Amino acid sequence: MKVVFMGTPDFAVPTLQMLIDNNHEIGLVFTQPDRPKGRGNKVIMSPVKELALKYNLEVMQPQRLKAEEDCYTAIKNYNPDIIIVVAFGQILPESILNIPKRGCINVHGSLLPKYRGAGPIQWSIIEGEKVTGVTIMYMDKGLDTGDMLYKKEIIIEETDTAQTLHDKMMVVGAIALEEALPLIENNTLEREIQNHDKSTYAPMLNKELAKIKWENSASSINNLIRGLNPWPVGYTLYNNQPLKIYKATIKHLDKTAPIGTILSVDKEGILVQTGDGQLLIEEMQLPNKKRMLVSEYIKGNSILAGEILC
RNA sequence: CGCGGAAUGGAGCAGUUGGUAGCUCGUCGGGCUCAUAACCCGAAGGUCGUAGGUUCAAGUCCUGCUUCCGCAA
Repeated sequence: MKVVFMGTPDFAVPTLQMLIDNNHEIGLVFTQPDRPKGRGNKVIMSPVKELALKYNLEVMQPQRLKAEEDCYTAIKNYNPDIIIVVAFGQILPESILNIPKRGCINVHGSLLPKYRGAGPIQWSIIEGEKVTGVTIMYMDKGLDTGDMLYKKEIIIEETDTAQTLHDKMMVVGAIALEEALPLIENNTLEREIQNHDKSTYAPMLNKELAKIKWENSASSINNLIRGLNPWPVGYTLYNNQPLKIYKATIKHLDKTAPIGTILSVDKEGILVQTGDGQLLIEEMQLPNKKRMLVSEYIKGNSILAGEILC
């Protein structure tokens, strides 16, 4: 099929690779413009662009797809059968949605209609889901509201973080599309309308979310920590310094103390009282320091039991 | 050139105004013990990130480079 691909981060890479491997004709690749990023503000190209360049695919990087006429023209002239969108990061205007004969297809990181939006993987962990998946769907002018075509479930393990789930999901996403594409081509998939009453929204994460509220239960705090790893990473304040928590374990001991109290510190970790149960912090990071296990950290530093985290 | 921090034995840290490199943990050997992740004794292990400079003398002061980290985007 004649394909236009739109995507930006790592998440989109396996799908683009799959399309290349399956010998689809990829006439155009859209990705976000190169932007200053990270420490030092070095300009960096998107992972999708890197892959596209490797295979000499034509790349377009509009600031705003909506506003740039030549993007519309380029797609129109190429006359694709289908546009495939994976984590592109821009809204497609209706004029473009209407170009391809077989429509615009999106690979989304949740079982729709739940977790529409930019952060489905993280929010499904934060909310304590046991199962999630990928949905392949037609795009319409709403945000992740189009008719669904194909789904594939993924079990969320207790040990999964947003990182590990993301890594599994981007592979499953590519596989799901690989399976669905032939079926789309010969029209054997049925469109399933989303139950809009059951939809939930998973917005982009921000740092305010990352501050741990110790009055919550140990399990919900642990879900937050898992869902915010590797970014923005759940944190608390110890001696007025942000202490990031990368890994913790739920404990249910009988001890009780004021919320946020450090109950004990040893090589197992830092045991903290929450609103319901205790949480054992096992892997952490302080400003200017590397991420490390608590057992490592306390070899050369001290954290005192009895202090309050807030 | 966005702001700032760091680089010291296997790991985490200390090292004051430049003058013989320390601590905790781990490792190895020995001891105590019914036993131990506990305790006691002992040992090994570092050209202090890299290149140069100042000095009688540099982990410590100065400059370049590399790598890592926090914040801001």
